[in-house]
Amino acid sequence: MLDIELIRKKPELVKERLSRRDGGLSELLDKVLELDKNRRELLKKIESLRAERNKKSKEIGLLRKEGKDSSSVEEEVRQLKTEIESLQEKLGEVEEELRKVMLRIPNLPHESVPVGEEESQNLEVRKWGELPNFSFEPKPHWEIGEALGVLDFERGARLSGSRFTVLKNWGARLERALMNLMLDLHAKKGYEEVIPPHLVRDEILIGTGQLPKFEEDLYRCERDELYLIPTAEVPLTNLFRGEILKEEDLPVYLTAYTPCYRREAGSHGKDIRGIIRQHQFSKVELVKIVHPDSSYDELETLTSDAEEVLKVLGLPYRVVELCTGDLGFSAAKTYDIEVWLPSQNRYREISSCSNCEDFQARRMNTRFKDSTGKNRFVHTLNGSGVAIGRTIAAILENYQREDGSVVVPEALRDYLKADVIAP
RNA sequence: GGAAGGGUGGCCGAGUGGACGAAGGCGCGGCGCUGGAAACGCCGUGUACGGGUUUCCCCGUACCGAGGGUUCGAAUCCCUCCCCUUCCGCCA
Repeated sequence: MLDIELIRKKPELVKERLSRRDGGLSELLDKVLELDKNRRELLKKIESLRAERNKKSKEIGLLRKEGKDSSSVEEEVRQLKTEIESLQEKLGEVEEELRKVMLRIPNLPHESVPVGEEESQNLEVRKWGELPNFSFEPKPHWEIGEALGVLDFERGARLSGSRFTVLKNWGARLERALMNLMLDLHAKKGYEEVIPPHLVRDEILIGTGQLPKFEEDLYRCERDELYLIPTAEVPLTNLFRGEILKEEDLPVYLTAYTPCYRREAGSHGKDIRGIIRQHQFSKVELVKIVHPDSSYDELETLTSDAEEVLKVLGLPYRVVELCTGDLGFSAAKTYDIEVWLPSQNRYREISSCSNCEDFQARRMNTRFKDSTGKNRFVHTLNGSGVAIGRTIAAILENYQREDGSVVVPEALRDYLKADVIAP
């Protein structure tokens, strides 16, 4: 959520910044300004009426104590009451409307973010690793995985439909090994390991920004009014919602291995084959809750902590800075890490690292007491460290050999207890 | 799932429907006492919003788990929900 005060004081700046994302947001802003003005006028009226009411109520108490007649004052207060009630009803409507609009306005992009409308305008920041050179035609991971008996698409679909896959044998073990490798790596960097709930209430999703706007992307358990998490960012970031942290508690680094559930509404036909786009996938997530002064430094280290996973696994990747039009709803600035997929002859997203500044903190009401005793909103960051399904795909493809076997990356051998995956 | 009890400031804890933003204690900050400290004494110590003024100063409003209701007036009475504790049931 944006700071209403900023919108009020510098509407043109906010509009300009939002327009870098999407031209259609200016009207929403005007609506906010109008509702806010309306709200404050009503508030002023109500508060002065209430002040009067409070005064007169006290008078009644005094009169009665002295045994005097208070009925005329009572009548006055009764009238004030009905007046207050009708104004309050109006105020309630205005506030509800304002809240609704505010919750649908995305974060302001940081001024450093390159302006652009779509993916192609993202900025390549750096590349790492040598692209593999094959003396044969490299196969896509689904062919390799099926042949090795580690990916079973047919049975996955039988159980749950398309975009559900069964990991078997070395596939299942690969996931477990990767989970351990990643968590161990992050633990060394000071991230605290967490196992959060995978089902959360709607206000938790409002906190991180998935709701109300992206409801159709989520799985919902209607009976219990709970949603399956689309990423561990949701429960991790919300861990301190409503709390006032001590300044010395910051920064907080968290990591969690969880499944992620996404309906993938609107991506029909995209990445139909393989495990690149699944309704359920596993991910190790990194979340930071930090002091506002250091959040951009923290974004750099967060990104490099995620990159570290790919370095250790020897998977070639590049880092791109998302342009304003490609930025997620809550993010002020985002680096995507893209891993090389030989069968597609291109890099594919495997991690997304964002600084949300105080956008989520406002929605969650997570603050800290600074050295002057003032309560301020924290900054929140999140990044995949990294998506496990896509890592499996990348390993299968980058480490494949002509005979259909796959070499296990060195760093993974102790975890997997195998050097090669062969049929 | 059933029954009972409970949720009050940073913490503990009192609170009869009217002077309660809330006793008392602890903690914390300041001052005093002291050579210095402890102990002691005095004073202060929540948040949000709106307004005035931009001096972190004043005024107002709201907040005692959340939301409704009763009342001239609610921390206090009523209803719904959430959470915690205990007992029973079920269960990995």
